[in-house]
Amino acid sequence: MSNYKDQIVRVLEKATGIKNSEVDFASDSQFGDYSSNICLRNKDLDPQKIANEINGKDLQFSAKVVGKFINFWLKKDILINNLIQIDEGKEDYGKGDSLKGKKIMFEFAHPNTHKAFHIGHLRNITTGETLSRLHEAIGAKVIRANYQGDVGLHIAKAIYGIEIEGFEDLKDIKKRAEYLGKVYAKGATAYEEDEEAKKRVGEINLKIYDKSDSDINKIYEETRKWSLDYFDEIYKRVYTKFNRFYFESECAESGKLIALESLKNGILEKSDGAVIFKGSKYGLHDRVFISGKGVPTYEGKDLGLAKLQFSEYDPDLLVHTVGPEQTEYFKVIIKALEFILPETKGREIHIPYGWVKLKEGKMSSRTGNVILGEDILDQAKEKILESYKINSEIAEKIAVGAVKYSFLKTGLAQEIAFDLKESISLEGNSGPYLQYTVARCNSVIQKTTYKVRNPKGLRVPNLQDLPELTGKELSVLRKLSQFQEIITIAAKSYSPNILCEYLYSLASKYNTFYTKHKIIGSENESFRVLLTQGTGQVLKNGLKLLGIEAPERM
RNA sequence: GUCCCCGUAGUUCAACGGAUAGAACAAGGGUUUCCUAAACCCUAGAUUUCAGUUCGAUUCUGAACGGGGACACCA
Repeated sequence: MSNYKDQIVRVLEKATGIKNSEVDFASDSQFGDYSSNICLRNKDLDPQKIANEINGKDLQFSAKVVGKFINFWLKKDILINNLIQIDEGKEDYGKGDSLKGKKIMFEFAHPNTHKAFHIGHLRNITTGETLSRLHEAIGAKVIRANYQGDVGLHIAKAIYGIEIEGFEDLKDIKKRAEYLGKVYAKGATAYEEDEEAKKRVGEINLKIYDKSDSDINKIYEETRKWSLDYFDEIYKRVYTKFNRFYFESECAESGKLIALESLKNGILEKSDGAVIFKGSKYGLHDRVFISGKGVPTYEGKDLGLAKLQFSEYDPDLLVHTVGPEQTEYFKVIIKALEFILPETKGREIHIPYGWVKLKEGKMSSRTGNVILGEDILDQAKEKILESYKINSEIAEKIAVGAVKYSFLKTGLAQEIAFDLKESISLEGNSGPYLQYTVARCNSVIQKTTYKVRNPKGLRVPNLQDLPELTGKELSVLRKLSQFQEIITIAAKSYSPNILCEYLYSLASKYNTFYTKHKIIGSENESFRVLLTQGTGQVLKNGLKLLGIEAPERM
């Protein structure tokens, strides 16, 4: 693969002696493909002189000065060569190897058993899956991990809810999930409003940890399985396969032991009967690792988790994809881990993503005011089936695409104000728009009249015979040349929205080209078919990285 | 109170300190004997405020205002 940007940086270095100057995609296509502000940064440099020097060489691009900017234009044969590469690379086109040899663990999804899987979880899993795929695309070995909370106070609250509501032995997987959501809300409300309930929940919590009550064990094991089965269905539905499921229950004991060990060697301290880490020594805040009752808290269990993760996989980087409310928490835990498990130092990061809020107000599993992830998918699907004549299988792909894209097109840090009617868009800047464009490309390809193809499976236009390209053809062609670099940028900056924006822009340029130009039967047919093929392929590959399937037809 | 994130058209979102602040939805108008109209074209519309740094600020700094979050035995 060719990285034009790096080439330009090197050429500029040769011309000016300045290393690693800024070169970016031009802000507007009228300014070429790339631009450099090197002469704005260094006033004594003469842009025209640099441009002349560059143009005197035989390179893949030419330089043109506008004001103080030096703009770079990729040459036509380079652009067309790139187009041919797309067709040769097929589904592998776009992949790179800049992270080759790196092992990265992405930890995401982490729903808690006995609680609802709501749209926030859906944003999480969508984000985690995309980040995983993006990093795989640039060569990293990715391990997908899911840390599911199956012990802790929230479980005790749900079990308490079952005690007061009565256990219902349901068979339907969705009914079970709904039931658990209901009893959790009951238990959680009682916990806050009623001292007796609070006491009982505390007892249940201890009993879940020490497994001393066979009745509770039985209910707990059964309902835990209900949740996990239900989650499995959702993972399948959004095309995520985890390499490893971690559970809080398997980290509790080991986490507690590590914490006690750290207490001995002075990293952790005793305070008010609890074992804590003094984050305040490092400008952070203090946190409890083992409670006064001797139960490991979330932080305690995280020690067990880190130990397990590093001993099993030894990742170069471990990315926790978790909501913003835990930003401060992670700062403390990562700091504590530096001392407790020094091998983790510099290898753990937290990537927060904004909450999904309902326009009508805040979501809360405690009050039961949540929108389930599954319901959103179902409703999107229903809407699609009502509006278009397509089968259920295609509608499912479109629904998943619409929902995922609606999360991914927004920057990670942004909160999303979710509105049932508006958020899942099927037109404009949406997943279905991109999917539709792929289907449109497929349709054109299928209707191509010529049968003669070269051994590589396509008819390469003869460059000498190629008529002058129109502005709209060029604009698609030039956009296609950016794909590989966009993937790298999106991956390394943890910004799937950059890829979304790119794909939307590409599709939009293609659609403009499509409506203004005849493809089949035109004098430039072979080029236009190839352009269509390339666009379809890049959109398909890009959607794949977003975790979205592109149906052949729609 | 301390700390963190956020504030851009009516709405939902873009924009490594760089060129004329981009889209989509909603609003108004138009395009189909022609390869998929889930499309395309046109119109109107925005950087919370005040200072500062800079050749240049939506972006950086400070303050104010507004929204969200974290701050000891929840996860």
